[in-house]
Amino acid sequence: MDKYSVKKLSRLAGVSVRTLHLYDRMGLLEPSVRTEARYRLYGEKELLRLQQILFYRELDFPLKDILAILEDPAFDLEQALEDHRKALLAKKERIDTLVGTIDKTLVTLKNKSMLQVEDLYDGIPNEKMEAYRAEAMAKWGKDTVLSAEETLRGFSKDEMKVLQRELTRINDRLAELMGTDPKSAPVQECIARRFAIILKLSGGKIEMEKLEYFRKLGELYVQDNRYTPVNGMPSMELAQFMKEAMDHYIAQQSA
Amino acid sequence: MDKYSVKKLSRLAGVSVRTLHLYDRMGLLEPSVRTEARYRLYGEKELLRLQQILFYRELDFPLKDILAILEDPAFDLEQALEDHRKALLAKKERIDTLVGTIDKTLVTLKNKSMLQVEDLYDGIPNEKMEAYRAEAMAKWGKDTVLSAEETLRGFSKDEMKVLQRELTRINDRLAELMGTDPKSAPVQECIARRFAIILKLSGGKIEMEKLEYFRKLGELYVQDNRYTPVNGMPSMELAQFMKEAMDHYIAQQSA
DNA sequence: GCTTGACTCTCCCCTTACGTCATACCCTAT
DNA sequence: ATAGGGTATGACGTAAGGGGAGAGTCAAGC
Repeated sequence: MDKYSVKKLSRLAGVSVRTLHLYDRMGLLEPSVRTEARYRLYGEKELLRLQQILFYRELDFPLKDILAILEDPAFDLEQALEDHRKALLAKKERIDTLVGTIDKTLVTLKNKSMLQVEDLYDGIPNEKMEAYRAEAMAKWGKDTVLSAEETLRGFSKDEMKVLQRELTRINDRLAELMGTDPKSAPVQECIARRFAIILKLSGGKIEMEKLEYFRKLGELYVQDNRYTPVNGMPSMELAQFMKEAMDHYIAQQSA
Repeated sequence: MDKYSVKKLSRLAGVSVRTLHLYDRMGLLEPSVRTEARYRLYGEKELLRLQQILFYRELDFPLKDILAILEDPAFDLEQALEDHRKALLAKKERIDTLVGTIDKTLVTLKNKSMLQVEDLYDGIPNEKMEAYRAEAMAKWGKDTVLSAEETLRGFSKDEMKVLQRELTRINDRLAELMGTDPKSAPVQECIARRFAIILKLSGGKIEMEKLEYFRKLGELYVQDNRYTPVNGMPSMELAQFMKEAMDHYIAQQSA
């Protein structure tokens, strides 16, 4: 009649002593004997039962169910196993979906990865960019520049390209319309769309410092020959035209 | 500026109010405003953030990681997603293993489902069986019978059949060998194999009461014409021959 | 002005299957 | 007798909330 102490049994079965305590307390595996000092002693029968417990535990059965299986001989083990199997398959399917979603997200992330600071100044020579950032910070405050950059960084590369292209198209159109009435409907439409984009770019609310920053950033692009109006009009005149149109737009809106 | 109360936001996003409380307390999603009465009010920005949270939650990210992702813009999201993907695949593989084990168990269970008391007496008329059980209990004690039955029940139907067939084959062989020297090698081999099976049937150690029980159970089978030696030899003579052979075997073993 | 019903707040305990820590006993060998 | 290791018990922590108590708040209808 060899009896196992908690530690011996725990080593034998590869579980912790604390686990045996737990199984005892919940009636899943009670020691065959308690010594005078309340030490737990387990026999062969308990070792066998523990093996069964661990088998079902390996299958991810909750301990409560294991107790029911072992305790109630009338328990429908077959049904339980089939239920469990179904649950596991459902879990597996869910994981498949999750992995699919992650894959899609990863693809999206790789194609249109979030903008880094360098991307914001993409196409502008590095030394010019650094100088401009320093100048902008001195002019409008470090916070303004950082906040504006952060907002811009919130867009994906693709979105950014779309927005920039849209802005370019509007500017082109405005350049075409230059010389006509700045208050006319076509011009005002362009201005409205331009404001909408800028509103988006600046993160919900238009702050004048940020606007200045964006304008200056655009100017840098122009200086770098990244933007040239279709008809080669100098940007100063275009800016003047736009200013008049915008003034009217703002007056109309606040009315 | 529309603000959402906890309930409104919870309905909008399909989470519980309690969850919003939790997310607030752990800094995952804080309301934009608290009223004088400490009511939580959420704005559009919070709604968007909640959407992001739920996206990652759907992917089974722990909330702590979600907090890190949303809070730290330098967080390597791509790496995190790939790690997570790997973890999910590992989980999936584990589930595959589990389902495989369950399938095997189910097959085993269906083919060789555990023996019930009736199965032990399979083929013996019911009334005879009941009478025999009562008699056996009176003769060798209730505990002996129950313990023997329990041991037998530990075998699957298939195992049981195999063991019974093996025993029958051995008995047949012994019947063939009857009249030869009980101490000869062929007979002793049969006896050894017979002991091995009985040892297995009796659960590791041979107790005389149990042996008696098994012998009597076998007799019942014979009486029920379930076992007839190939040459139609009466069982009494066979038993005598076996006894001699066994006596020699035991003497040899203990020497 | 008052009540009523719907909301909301915070605090606390409950869940699973343990792990960890603290404190107090126990046992055996030297 | 004491040192070391073994043991028992209780309390607390985990992740992501669920459930409920007790108290406060808000808007509508009378």
